[in-house]
Amino acid sequence: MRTTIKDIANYTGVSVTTISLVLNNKATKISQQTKDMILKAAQELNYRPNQLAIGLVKKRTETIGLILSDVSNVFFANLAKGVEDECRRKGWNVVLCNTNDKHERDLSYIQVLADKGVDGILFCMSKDSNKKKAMESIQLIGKLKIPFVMIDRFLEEADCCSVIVNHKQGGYEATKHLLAQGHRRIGCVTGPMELEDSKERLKGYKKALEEMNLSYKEDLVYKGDYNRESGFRAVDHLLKQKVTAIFAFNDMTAYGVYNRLKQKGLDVPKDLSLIGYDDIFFSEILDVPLTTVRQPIYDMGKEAVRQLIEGVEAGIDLKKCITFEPKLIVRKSVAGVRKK
Amino acid sequence: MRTTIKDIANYTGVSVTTISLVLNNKATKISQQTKDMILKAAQELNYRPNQLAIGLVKKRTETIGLILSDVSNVFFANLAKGVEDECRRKGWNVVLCNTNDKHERDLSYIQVLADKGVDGILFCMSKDSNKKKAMESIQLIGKLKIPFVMIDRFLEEADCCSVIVNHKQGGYEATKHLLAQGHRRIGCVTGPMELEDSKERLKGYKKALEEMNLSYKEDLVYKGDYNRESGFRAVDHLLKQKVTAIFAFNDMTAYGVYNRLKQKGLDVPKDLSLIGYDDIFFSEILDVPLTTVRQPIYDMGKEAVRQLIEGVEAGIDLKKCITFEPKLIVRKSVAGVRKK
DNA sequence: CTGTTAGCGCTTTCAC
DNA sequence: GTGAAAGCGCTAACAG
Repeated sequence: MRTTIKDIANYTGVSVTTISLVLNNKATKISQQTKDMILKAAQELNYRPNQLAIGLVKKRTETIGLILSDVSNVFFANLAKGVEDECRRKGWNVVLCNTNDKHERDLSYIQVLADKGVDGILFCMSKDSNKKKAMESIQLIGKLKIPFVMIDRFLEEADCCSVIVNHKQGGYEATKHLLAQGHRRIGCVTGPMELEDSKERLKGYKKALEEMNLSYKEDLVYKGDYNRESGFRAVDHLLKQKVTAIFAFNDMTAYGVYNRLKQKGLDVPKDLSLIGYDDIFFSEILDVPLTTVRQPIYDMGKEAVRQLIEGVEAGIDLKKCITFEPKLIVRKSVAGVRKK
Repeated sequence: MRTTIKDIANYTGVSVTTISLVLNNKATKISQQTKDMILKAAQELNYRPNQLAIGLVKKRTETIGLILSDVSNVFFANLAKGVEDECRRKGWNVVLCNTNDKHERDLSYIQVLADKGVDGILFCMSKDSNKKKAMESIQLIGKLKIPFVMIDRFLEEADCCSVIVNHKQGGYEATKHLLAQGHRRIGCVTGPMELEDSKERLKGYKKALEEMNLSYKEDLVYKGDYNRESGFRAVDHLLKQKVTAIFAFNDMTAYGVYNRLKQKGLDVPKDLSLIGYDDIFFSEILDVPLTTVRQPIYDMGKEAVRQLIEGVEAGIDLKKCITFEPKLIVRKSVAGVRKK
């Protein structure tokens, strides 16, 4: 059996209170002698407090839940790393929850985490969440009174703390970069349009076009889902529209585009320019290193944890919205438009 | 406040005992009427048992700890996914622990997980663990009496349940494939040689050479560390040794090799054949899809969870060693040896 | 300075 | 059929 505080009490002949006090540094008026004795005994007996018991009485577990769609997705894996790294620094732990982008799983994990007494939730909403579903999740967390911060995917109406990227700016910069290279027919492969971030990227795309007095054409916009396959599928459609460049709303989609183009014997960037979004690890080491918009997802994970813990410790729910600026990373997948 | 069992007691006028009994399906002799009433009340009051309290009395949390080096590494991300998926299926949770391959973190996480009352640990030892350190970890878990299963990285002496890949076979098949293509000077870039798995892959390499009556040459073996950089560094050395093919002990290293070769203007597989190990997601979508040895890491994660939970439920520590067979995945990075 | 006591939310033994 | 009571390991008022 593990040593308990009682064991120390028996061993030292002092009461559990005194022990608890000493071990928690709340021993303002305990004699140094007793303190030393207790500390020594605790060492000798190899005492470690039972965190379940502590959690039960203190209503604090120093544990957070991380809800995301899929850790095996590099982007989220980096998020998870940032989150866990920061938690470790603070002595906290993280319970990992994959929803596979299913909204009901968002809900059920929120409940389970509440049952386990987590102190907070880092919530990266599932992809299939429309506004109504998203609000449902938010309200559940609210009802459960668990501090939370939304990360990456957010919702205007939620009125909560969120850590996000200025996606409009990202979409804008990507498009502007393409425009600057002379491209005028720029296709895009979006993510799910229910998602705020996908909408924002599209807004940025439109804004860049407007600035150049170019009209926005529905036909150049292929509705994808952030998966590689959707990039793959988008190519045939966009090629028919005679685009000279494609802006994929995430890197994974860009890979799909790239693979399909290659399959069709088309070269990037000679025949077609390609730009991604996210800057996941592999984008750099590809044969044609991908020009992309970097989301500092690892740092965002860290920041989200900081906000969350700060909120928990202060006992208030912050409503800050921390916005990270995306960064255009120019590599080799974009070239000037071909002369006809 | 959350509804407690007491609230239901007040609400229904029945004792907490009865409620607990009913809610846990242990109500063999409670009248159907009372049962229904309690169940209904629980529903109405939105009752959910406090898992901390349950954990405290039952000494069961239905939570496991997953210790690995780095979730942002695709290989481990897949492991984590398999683990979490299987846990979810069983209604369990997983606490994620990244050690960054630091042995002291293995130790500290083991302690922390014990403090939190996890029911078991999935342990993927850190890279810097030599035999002594590894045993230290194992012994700590043992002392804490936590059921555990080692995954991917293992230790002969540990005498515990482990889920691993037959790495000798993997190394053998990779090498044999290269030999079959006519290669005779095959370089390898190993992982850390303290690791059992790296040793095994090398054994497989040797075995394949022996079968062809080829002598094993130290000079063709570059000691890497499973990182991309080590593949990068290995190239210059191995090229001097006039190898015609390189067997990288993991895909990440293979990418490094590939990148460096490209930098030097060498083509894979025309100038040099390359084979990896792991078959992580990206290997397939590279420009030159990587021939590699697949480790079914996702499935291994699932299996490890099954073993672990089985052990926990049965209350015994299984000492089974589940071995998965690796599979050679032939793609485009290996070609016949060039005629001089 | 230190100990007694109650209580966190639940399970479980035993008595009625 | 149901309830009282003890206890899991700990904290925190409150006494003394």
